[in-house]
Amino acid sequence: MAPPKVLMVAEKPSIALSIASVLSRGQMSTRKGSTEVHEFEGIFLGSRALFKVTSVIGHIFSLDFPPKYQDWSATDPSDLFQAPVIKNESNPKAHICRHLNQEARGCHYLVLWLDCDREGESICFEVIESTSFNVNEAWKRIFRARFSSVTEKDILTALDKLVEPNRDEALAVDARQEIDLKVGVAFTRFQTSYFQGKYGNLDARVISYGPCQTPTLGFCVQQYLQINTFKPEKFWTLHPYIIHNGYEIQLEWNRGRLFDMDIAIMFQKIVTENGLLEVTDISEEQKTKSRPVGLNTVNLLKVASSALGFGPQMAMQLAERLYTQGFISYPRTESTAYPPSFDFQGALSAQANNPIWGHYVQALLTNGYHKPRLGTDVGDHPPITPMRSTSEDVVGSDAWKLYQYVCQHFMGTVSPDCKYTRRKVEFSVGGESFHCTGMHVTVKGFTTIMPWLAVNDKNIPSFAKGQKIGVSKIELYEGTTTPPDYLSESELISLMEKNGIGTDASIPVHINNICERNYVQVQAGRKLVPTPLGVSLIRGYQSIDPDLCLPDIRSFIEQQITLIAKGQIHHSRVVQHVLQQFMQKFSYFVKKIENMDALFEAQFSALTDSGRTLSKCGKCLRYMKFISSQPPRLYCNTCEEVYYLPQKGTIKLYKELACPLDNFELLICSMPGPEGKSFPLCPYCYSNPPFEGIEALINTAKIGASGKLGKGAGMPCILCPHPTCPNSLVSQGVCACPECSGTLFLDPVSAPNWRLCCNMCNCLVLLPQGAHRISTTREQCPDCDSTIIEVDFNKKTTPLEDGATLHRGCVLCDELLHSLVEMKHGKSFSSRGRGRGRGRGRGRGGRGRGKMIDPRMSFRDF
DNA sequence: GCAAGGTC
Repeated sequence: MAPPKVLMVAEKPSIALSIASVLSRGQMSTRKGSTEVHEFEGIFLGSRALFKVTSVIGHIFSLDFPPKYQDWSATDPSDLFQAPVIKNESNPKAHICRHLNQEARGCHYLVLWLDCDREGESICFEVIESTSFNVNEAWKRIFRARFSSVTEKDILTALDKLVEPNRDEALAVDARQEIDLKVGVAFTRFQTSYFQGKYGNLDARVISYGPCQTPTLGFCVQQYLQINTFKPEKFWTLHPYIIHNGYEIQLEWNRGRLFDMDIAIMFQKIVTENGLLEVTDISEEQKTKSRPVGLNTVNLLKVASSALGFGPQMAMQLAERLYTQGFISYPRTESTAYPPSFDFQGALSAQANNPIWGHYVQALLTNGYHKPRLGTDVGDHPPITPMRSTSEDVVGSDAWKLYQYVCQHFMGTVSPDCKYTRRKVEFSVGGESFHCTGMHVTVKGFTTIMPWLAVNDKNIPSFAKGQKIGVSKIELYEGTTTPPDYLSESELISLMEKNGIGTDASIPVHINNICERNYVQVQAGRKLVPTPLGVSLIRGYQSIDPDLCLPDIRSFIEQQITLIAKGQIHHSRVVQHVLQQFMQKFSYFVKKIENMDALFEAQFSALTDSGRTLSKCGKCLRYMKFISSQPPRLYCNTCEEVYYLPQKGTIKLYKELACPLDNFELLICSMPGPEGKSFPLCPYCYSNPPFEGIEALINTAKIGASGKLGKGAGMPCILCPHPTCPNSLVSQGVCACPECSGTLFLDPVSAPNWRLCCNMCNCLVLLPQGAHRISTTREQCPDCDSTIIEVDFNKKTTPLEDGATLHRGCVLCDELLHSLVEMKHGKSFSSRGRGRGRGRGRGRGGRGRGKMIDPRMSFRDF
């Protein structure tokens, strides 16, 4: 009988490789797939077996709402709390689900080697779901391997002590996903819709809310508010000076600062009149500054931000690259304790030839490196350490700075502590006490390799107890208290970690989010300064329901789902309970949104005050204002109407032409870049398409940035089936797009670099360059049905005989024209071999596009 | 267009 087959699945390819290498003792064959599959023979449950080890790439699925709930305008955000949720593949292109299903076929056992945390437990069940292993009948054939490090010892022990996957932990993750999704999306949609387009200078593509990102912003704004409400105060302190053994020393007053000048002056008098300081005490203390513990992600991010000037997102990208190139160990870890089996000798030896710190490493190796401090082991991955040696030339200067720090930190952890003696001398005069301190470093220890942490020597002369020394001068120092500074990124990371907001992998994402959404800006020294939008949001939550932006909101969710993980309360009860609470908060928030709006009103200008006049409204025939901040729109002050425009591209008036349907003046939108197309649009039709059935067409076109008919995406003239308007698809369409199901239209403002553009995709066709004029006609090519175009060539460059300049023909079938056109994107541009689908240019109203445009064209609203 | 969590 053939030996049974065992499928093993890890969380990422690198772990699959490590597990396979250990279990096969390096004797395996590897083949490619969605992720690599390592195969070998071995012993499983006491008998011979065939092993296959592969991996997922993080979560396989992510939670979302069904399509019905995706339309913002058709869904009331408060309905989202009770809405069903579906699981979609997180990365459909990777085909992980299909991969696992295929690999599991014919396998008798499934062993889950996912990371040993809650998320890993959740992915276990995603893997089971992807394979054809049926939980009910195959339960005895599904195992969980629990390992605390990817070492030979741990892997072998785990295989020896297989357990069952923990469904409660996975259910806790499911709960968190559903709560985060529903709460985040409901609040985000509501406040975005409420504020979008309401104010002229408010850049508000999305005004997001999330149980992690919002408290993160809260920290930044809290600091801002402290700075803003800070009242500086004057203070006074005494600085007596003495001259002793040739040193001039300034003494510190034990009272520190006084906030009353008269009292300070009184003390100054006492000291001056007395004039003689007596040494009352001399103490000497041996102090230790400890070497660091192993480096984890959060600490790497903090140093990267505060010392190297890299933001967390950037730091993680650099670290990721160093990791995949094999220069450092896995960069996402919470642990600061090295596993007992860690090979310090090997890791140090790899650095022994480094030109900068090689000699330091050699000294450590010959004199014996120090045992690292304990640190904490969370059971995820070992601390971040250098693996292979590299140089600046190989990895580039930024990655090199990060690598250098990883090396210095690692060497620091196995170096001696820094030791110094601190001598403190106490003085007394007229009942007032002063002191001075001296420092002397006895062992530099790890500060040799991490010099920025060094203790500075400070010499003071020797004194004898009871000695009396005259005050050489006394200064009454007047100072002013200063406000705290803006939060540094590194301080924010500490606050997030302390309050359990985000994880090592997601902290950079949250910080990036609040920057990208324009809630905070990173300024010099990587200080986070909230924007007016960020401040208004947080102050708004504070005025309505402070819970919404407090860090406790995260810990509350975590604490609730932990009840599921411990098996104490049923998953659905917790989800229902938590959602119920958020639903109440949501409806209260909606009810009180005007409190937040009042803050916005004070911060942002009304639509009437902003924008420049651009084009005439078709209803009142007065000029409307163009507001260029996101989302771009026109505002008619008379009708008090807002008309949304494409989110990308520059908007200009189009020759003062007007739409024949509604009289609104036409605009021309030009996409950025030399290959960006230009197309006309009517501001009214754009958001209110006049013909039924056009939405389906617009949804497939890539004209609007979002691809959906909502704000910023709509119907430009080149999708309009109007039969006689000179700007419609019917008039300007030339022939079918060779790349997609769209139609090539004549770009009306492309002269003298005339071209055809597709109304759906980015396909471009260059027409005869330098022509005086190119226009469409009302004629069709008898062979292919394309629109005949008329070209008025330049006299000097005309290709026509006898200097003629006017030529009519089909761009596909006319030999001369076809020889002069050039495809800019796509494969071929010819009339042969593609048969149907050609020549839907013009003149046939709904034909060609017939399935989408109802030929009975109802002229809605007119 | 929306959350947070994995990983690349």
